[in-house]
Amino acid sequence: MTDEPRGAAEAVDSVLVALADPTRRQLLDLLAAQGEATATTLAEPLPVSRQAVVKHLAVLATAGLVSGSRVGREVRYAVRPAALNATARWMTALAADWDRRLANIKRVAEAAQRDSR
Amino acid sequence: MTDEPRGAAEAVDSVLVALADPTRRQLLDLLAAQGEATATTLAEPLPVSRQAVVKHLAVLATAGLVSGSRVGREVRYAVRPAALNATARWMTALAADWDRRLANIKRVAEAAQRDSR
DNA sequence: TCTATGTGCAACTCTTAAGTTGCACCCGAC
DNA sequence: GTCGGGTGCAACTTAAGAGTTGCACATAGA
Repeated sequence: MTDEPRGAAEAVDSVLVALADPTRRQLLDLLAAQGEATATTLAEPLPVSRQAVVKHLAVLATAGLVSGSRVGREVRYAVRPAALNATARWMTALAADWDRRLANIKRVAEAAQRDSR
Repeated sequence: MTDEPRGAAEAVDSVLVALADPTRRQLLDLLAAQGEATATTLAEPLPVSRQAVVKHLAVLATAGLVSGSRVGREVRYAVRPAALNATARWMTALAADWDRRLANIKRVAEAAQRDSR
């Protein structure tokens, strides 16, 4: 569950939470480098157990950053750029908004200083 | 401490960790809207104590997302767009890298299919 | 000076994320 | 069939983050 399209806010939230963990970022790096990989394979170079990797992959999948598909007895995971793209856009827009507000505040402050002298 | 310029990796990490918490994002929204505010003021509309807000602001400050300056007996915090901008760029670049890799894999797969028939 | 308000520090609770181990199950290969 | 490697599920431990309360300290203003 928790797989139906959520609101943009929840989507961004889940992506940020997913990316906040260094092990998960490392996992994403490995996946991006290999294209496709199983949880067992991914766990090998990492200092954690396969089960830990499985849990991380579940978090990443909930965030829409990866997806897994069963092939025979193994599950192959791959990276999903869409969610990351969306979050990157959200962050860029937020940064622009801050810049805009700060410029505005600066402008108001200067105007006030002009008036006071 | 922890205020000297760190590596890009740690900077991104701290920003992501900071943004992963919804209360901190709300705090950033409030700060961006008001331009400047104290911890006490920021805590009022929020469902948490002033101390909780202070801790969140400390996390945000470590990430470089806000900065506080003492004015008399109060400490005024303001938003700092630079760290957010840097992280947004990092994320955009990462998304582009994923897209590039996926396109590459797709190309290789198609070439292999052509060869096999 | 006295008071009220904002800040800083410390100790504490509570929840949850991260990781572990153990075992049952499934499926491909021999 | 059976054997081995890959998955999935569950229970458990542990560490850290989020929040709280209480109190001491500092400063603007009456």
